[in-house]
Amino acid sequence: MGKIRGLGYRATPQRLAVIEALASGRHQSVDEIQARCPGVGIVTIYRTLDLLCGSGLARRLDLGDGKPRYELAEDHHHHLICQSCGAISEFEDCPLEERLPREASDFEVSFHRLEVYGLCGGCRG
Amino acid sequence: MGKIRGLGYRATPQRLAVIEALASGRHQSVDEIQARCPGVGIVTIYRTLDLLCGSGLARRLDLGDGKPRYELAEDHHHHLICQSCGAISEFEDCPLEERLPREASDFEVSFHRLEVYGLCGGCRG
DNA sequence: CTTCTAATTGAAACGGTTTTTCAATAGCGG
DNA sequence: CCGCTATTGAAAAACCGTTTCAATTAGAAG
Repeated sequence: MGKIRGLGYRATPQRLAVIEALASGRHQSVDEIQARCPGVGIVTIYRTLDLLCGSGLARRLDLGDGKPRYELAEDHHHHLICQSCGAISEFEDCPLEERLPREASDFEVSFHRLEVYGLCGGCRG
Repeated sequence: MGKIRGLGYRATPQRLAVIEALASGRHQSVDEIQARCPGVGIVTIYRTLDLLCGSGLARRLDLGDGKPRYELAEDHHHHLICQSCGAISEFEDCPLEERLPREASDFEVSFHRLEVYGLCGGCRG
């Protein structure tokens, strides 16, 4: 991965492990990321996540359960969270791509988050 | 306030204090709420906030700084967060009121959150 | 390939926040 | 008013993330 190098940081195995962990799943908690990075200290995981989020390579999510979650900032999408089972899914069609700038006058919009809560198909029965 | 009673909970002075604190400001942190509830133990504040959020009377916000914030769930609005100074403002015109249900098929939408990040007027200069 | 140096790692200690426990208190139905 | 049960709050515990600092290592330079 040259992404890290390109930003002026060293490409250590620990950092690559965290990036691979993020690439192998979606909206993962710190626990989940750590489980996919055996041998990497938790301190390094926190630091790497901060680094990635700070440089825009990753994104931090707050989906309402208090647990921060992380994902690579590859595409723009939003989350559907089931209030019953906690399942998280995603949808790509952002309903306000071109709609937002007009709403927010006197504010220079950089990005937005949208999370939709409700009941997933399985829990509706 | 009969709202609490109506839900089957006792209307204690502590709970009323927390509700009044929430009513006197917007998107407040636990610290701010506690400051407005002198004499109320922090444990009770946490428990009351959980109670209010669980019963739908209040809402918990995660605005990206890790600090949870709370507000009464009276009206539907969204937040503008300045990435430079951290100021939080609000806007009422929800750009996706009637747009959402169609987007999310096989998912029964209950509510949604939208947070817009960027630069406020003062920080743009 | 070897050397050198500054960036990086990780164990331990720390600090702040939230939860659990449990005895004491108090709301409210009867 | 009484009495039962929900609620409170102090203390302790659990949890989460950060800081510190000595040891290690990536990567540039020779």
